[in-house]
Amino acid sequence: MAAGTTPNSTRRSERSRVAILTATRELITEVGYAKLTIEAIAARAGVGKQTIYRWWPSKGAVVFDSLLALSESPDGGIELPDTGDVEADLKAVLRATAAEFSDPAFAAPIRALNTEIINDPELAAVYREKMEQPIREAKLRRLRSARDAGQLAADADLDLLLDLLYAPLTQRWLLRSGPLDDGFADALVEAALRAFRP
Amino acid sequence: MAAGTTPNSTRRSERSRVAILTATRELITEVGYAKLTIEAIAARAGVGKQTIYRWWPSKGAVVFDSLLALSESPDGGIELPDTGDVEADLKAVLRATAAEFSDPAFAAPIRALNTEIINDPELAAVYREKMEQPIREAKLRRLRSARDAGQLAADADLDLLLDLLYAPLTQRWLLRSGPLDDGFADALVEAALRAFRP
Amino acid sequence: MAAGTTPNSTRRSERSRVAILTATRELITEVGYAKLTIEAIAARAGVGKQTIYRWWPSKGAVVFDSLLALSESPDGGIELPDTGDVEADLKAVLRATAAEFSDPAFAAPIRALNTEIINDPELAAVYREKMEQPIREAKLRRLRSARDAGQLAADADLDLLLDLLYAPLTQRWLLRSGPLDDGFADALVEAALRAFRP
Amino acid sequence: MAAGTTPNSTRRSERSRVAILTATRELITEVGYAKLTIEAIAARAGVGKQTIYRWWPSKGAVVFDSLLALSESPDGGIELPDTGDVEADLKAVLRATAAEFSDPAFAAPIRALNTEIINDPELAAVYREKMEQPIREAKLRRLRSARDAGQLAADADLDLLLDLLYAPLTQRWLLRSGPLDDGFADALVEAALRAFRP
DNA sequence: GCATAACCGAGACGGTACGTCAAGTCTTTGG
DNA sequence: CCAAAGACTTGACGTACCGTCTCGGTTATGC
Repeated sequence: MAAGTTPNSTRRSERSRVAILTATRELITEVGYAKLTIEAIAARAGVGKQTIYRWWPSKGAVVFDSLLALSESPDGGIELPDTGDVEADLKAVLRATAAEFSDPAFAAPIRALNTEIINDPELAAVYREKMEQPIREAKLRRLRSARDAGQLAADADLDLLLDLLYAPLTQRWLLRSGPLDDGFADALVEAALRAFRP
Repeated sequence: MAAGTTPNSTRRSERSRVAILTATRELITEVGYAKLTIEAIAARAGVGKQTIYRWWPSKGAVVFDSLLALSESPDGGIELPDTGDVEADLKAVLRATAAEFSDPAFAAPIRALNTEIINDPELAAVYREKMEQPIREAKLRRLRSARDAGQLAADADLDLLLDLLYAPLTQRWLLRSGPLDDGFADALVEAALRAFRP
Repeated sequence: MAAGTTPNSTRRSERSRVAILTATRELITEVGYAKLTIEAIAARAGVGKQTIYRWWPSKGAVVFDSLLALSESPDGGIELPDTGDVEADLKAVLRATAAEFSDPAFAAPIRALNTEIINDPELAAVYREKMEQPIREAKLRRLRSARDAGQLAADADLDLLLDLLYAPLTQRWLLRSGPLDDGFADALVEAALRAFRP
Repeated sequence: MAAGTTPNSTRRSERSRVAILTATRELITEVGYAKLTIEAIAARAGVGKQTIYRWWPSKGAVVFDSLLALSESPDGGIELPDTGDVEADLKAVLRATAAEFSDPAFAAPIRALNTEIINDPELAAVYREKMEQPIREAKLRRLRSARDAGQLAADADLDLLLDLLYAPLTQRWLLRSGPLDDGFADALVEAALRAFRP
């Protein structure tokens, strides 16, 4: 049933937990991560500050959990499309990712999350386990399916392939070093696949 | 002679400027970017706070300038090794970059810089122009030389190639998602070159 | 048998009541009245906070009861010495009182009690009835005996005499405006008696 | 010019100092000492909390200074009436003191001050020196004049006489143990003088 | 003789105030 | 006549307690 960084207890008020995470998400999009304060979260959530400090060790952890709650799919299973054509499928997925990054509603919180993760190794570990891992697994499954179908070299290092696909996209978005258009997504997929074709 | 983000003036005390940038660099490595304060910089530099506020618009700008001062080579020219063997040369360069990232003395300030840039588009623009551009140009020169030598496809998109080479490395370092060893650097170079071979 | 400010009930846990009053007394001498907290009392007594709030209306009331328990003599009767010589008897009593005030174990809680009473008229009333009255009555009995023996004027206002005897002593102790030695006690008794001699 | 407990400095803002002391006095009479908070003082005075903490070590010290400012007469000289009749003069003075105690506007702050002094020996010392001393000196001058006029015993202990006069009054007021009417004041004066008549 | 209700410990809750820290602005003063 | 020194207002920090409110778990009548 949920649960990211925060411990659990029967005594805990679910109403407060949800109010805090919701308030956090709203405030991030409204005022930005840099100006997000615990006091504002508490006020917006109608909660005492102590209730936040009781269950989360840092502002970053609250932000993290508030985004985690968003990303968790109810069924728990994430799957990439598999039409049989890796290149087409990956292009669709990367274009979608690029589009998401361009949507301020998504972008602001994720930018905040990245800032937090860069400076907090502990949080980074939780992030990888809870948020990155499930998605990465889904991506790897799709690539394995492609390899099995002979669309990729039999000895292809799929982890590396994934990095080649996604890192340039994320980097460009984070540092705003160029446009995130479909052309870039397509070129990325083509180049990455070229490196691992059979 | 100076010049990053900051304006200039004859009235300005060079002694103070240098003291501030030096103090900033020292403090970043000592206490980390998150705990860096203007007051501490002023105190360490033996300078009034106002003197900092007079010349820099934000903490990020000071940090930026303090690192810019470091990266500026006196002669102004940066050049990558060119032995004639792109693969070997790139591997050497990426291994060196990875090693730098592993050195806390370098890592802390650059991490700080990245945090700042992610959340400040204006600063990001200056960063790209003043710090990234010159290095990127040098890298592109090396790749162009390889293309001319027939080691890369004639129509290779060298900008994309650069992204494929460096983004996964930077990403892995920033998010600490894996080890930055020579094996990774080598695999990266091999895969990226494979995608653009003639 | 107990009973100060607090109501009673058969259901009430005697063990808890005693633990709370004991903890309160200990904490007053340890940390002082100003830093005494309900939470600390509850923790020390191994008791839920609610158990305190259920039976006492305020911190002052708990403190009061904890001291009341001390002052209550088992037999219920207090009597001043009566050797036939009022002056000698009063000097002995005032010296003893002064000595008590000099003992930190007594002084701290009584100081606390006075602080509480000064600012809480309701508590002051209970204090007068439960703690001051019995002692004052005993003192008056001794003075009446002296008046009957012709050692005081027949029309002496014994209440006023009592105030003249004790107020300067208490005042000096509370405000630390001078030493509480035997000389002071003696001088006080002599002057007060002089004002009411036959 | 002033100056009680607080240190001094040329840099200090006189405007803030006065605003804080005024706000403190107002708040004591409005909400009482127990509910007086530093935050409320700062807010009312239009001052940062830090400015209070910078110059005063405790809430008690602020309260103290705020009352000290009141009690300081501009000319610096306090004198009791001297009609030649000690008894009449003292009765007038004690009646006036009793009346002051009955006025809530005076009573509340002084009660607060007493609470503070009882529990803070350091503050008590300053209180004695700055506030009590000057008044006590004036009273002693009047008594000395009476002794010189042959209205008091030549060897009368005037300090003790003062205590006998004032302690019962103050005590009765602080503990609310009886009415502060003219009758009480008069009886007090008569009894005290009786003890020290020639 | 068993239910049931009050009391118990524990401790989470919404709050208020604490005392500290730093931000960014304004003022004084010494070199 | 700058610029260091540092006081100022502001606002958030993280902590301590407040007094209220469940939570289960004993008791110990009283039906």
